[in-house]
Amino acid sequence: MFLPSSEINLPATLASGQTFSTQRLAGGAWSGWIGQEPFIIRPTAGGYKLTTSATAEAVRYYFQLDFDLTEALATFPGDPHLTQALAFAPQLRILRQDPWETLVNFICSAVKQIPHIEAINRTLRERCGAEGRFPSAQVLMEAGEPVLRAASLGFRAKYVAATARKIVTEALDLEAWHALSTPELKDRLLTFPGVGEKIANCVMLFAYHRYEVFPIDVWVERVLKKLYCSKMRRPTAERLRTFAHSYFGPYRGYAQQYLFHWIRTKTE
DNA sequence: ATACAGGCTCGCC
DNA sequence: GGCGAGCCTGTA
Repeated sequence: MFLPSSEINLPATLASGQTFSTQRLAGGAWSGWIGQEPFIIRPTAGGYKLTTSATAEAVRYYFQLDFDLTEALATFPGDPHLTQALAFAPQLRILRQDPWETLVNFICSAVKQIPHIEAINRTLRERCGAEGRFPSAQVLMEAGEPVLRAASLGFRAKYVAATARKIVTEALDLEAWHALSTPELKDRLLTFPGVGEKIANCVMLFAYHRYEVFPIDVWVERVLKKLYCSKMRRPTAERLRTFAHSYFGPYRGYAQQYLFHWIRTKTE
């Protein structure tokens, strides 16, 4: 399967802190997972060649190729910062990842750098998963907190263990949660231990494609404070959130992703 | 070395 | 509802 560069910016998409199971290989290639199916991507003329056991439909869904990105970006305010961020990584897309894996990844993200989160993801796949696949809630529940601690989760181990236990004992179906309204979905995600505002928003954006949520982490907070709200007297989290919601429009989650990637990666 | 990092929870005010 | 401390681990 061919993925044209004009449709999706794979390097930016895969390196923008939304997925932690993708690995950079030699020669500009990547390996990763679409749900339970592995993929390999190799650069070729005008884009990338994708090799996978996933169905074409699953590929389109995962890489969000059925989404009209141009139309979404047209709703953005035309300020210089966002314009720069868009030019920095054109065709950066928000993937549609597995809810359970995304939930675990972001519980593990608390006070962690991206390489650490990737290392944890890899360790869980190697030690608990079958053939490198990401382990289910059932498997991580049975593995328990000691195994998770041994995988360097630290204080996050008890959160992941408790979240897995809650999912199994209450027979929660994270796939079925796609049907929920965004406020209802958020309420349910917030019931998991270790999941607060930021992590719930990331899961909603990266697994449930709710583009109206606007996760504010320390990087985005810096962008807002320095570039957008420098005149605000007391820029509390609540005020920044209110500003972002009204200013960036209905696809503010996408604006967040472009700003995040730009501020973290640009060399000045 | 001692601090500190892409966050949450709890206790305190 | 706002604030600070503590939490594991890895890195500077």
